[in-house]
Amino acid sequence: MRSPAELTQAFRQTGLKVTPQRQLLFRLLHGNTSHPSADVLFALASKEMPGISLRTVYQTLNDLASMGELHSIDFGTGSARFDPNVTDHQHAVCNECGTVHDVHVSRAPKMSGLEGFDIHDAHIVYRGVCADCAS
Amino acid sequence: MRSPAELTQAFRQTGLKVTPQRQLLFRLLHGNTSHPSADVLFALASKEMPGISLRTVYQTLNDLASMGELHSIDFGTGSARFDPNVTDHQHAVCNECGTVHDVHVSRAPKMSGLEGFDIHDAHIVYRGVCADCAS
DNA sequence: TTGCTAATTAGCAACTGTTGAGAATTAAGT
DNA sequence: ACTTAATTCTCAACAGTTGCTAATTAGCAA
Repeated sequence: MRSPAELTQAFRQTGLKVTPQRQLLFRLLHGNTSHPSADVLFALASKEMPGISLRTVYQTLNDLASMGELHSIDFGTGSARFDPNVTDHQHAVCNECGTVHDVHVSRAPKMSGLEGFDIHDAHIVYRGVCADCAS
Repeated sequence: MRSPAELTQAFRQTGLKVTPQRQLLFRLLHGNTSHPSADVLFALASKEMPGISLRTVYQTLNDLASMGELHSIDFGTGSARFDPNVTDHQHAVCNECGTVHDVHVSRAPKMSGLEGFDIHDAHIVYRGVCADCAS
């Protein structure tokens, strides 16, 4: 995801308006590596802007996602997680605390057993126990 | 997932009863590589046993999953998909038709960038366009 | 600065997938 | 056949998300 300033330009160029609610979400998301859910972002946003609507949070997240500034990822936790890091990376999910960590692989593994499948994207999810939870 | 006959034994040994509803689901799932949702299984089951409850389908799927006979996988399609193949394999999801194909990788890729994470499981999802949809 | 207009917001209802609860039924061992 | 605990079905409830709409507001132009 680009910086709040850059997003402001991009939104206006697309004919979208830059409201205080959106600016707040830009700030909350930029550089955020916690893979927050809409609910978590709504809680964070509410602290700074009481009265902001959950609907508005969803709307802005969807706008950002359809602009490619954000990835919406489903880890099977019941709610979508949003990732402002759209560069190539993978995820490690802790079975204990649920934290989602960013990780990398040297190169995407080749798959076999399916002819003629045109791969656009490969996503790896590691599950296990993170260092903090190992006890 | 084991065969219906083997599951019948396993269920009784665990103190679970083997009802006609469950037997039907055992049959529908055994060897099924279509990664069906609960809804799809409910529709299939309803053809052979009109009046069967969606709740019963969910219950049996959950029973099988907690016995490790079935994997519940979330591909972000809105509903959980169930996979009776619990051997090591990966998935390729077609962006066009939504079909989930089973694929294999030579070996699990090593991850970097996170110290002390104890990996229990690595799951790869390939997304792209399958042969049937390439046109 | 003011006015215009389309975009946005907030609030709430609605929707989907899934689970909880409880009365009636039934599998499976005695 | 009898007993009992497991299961089924029905229906309500729940979580996450989206649709709808009146009221508000950003952004532009004069």
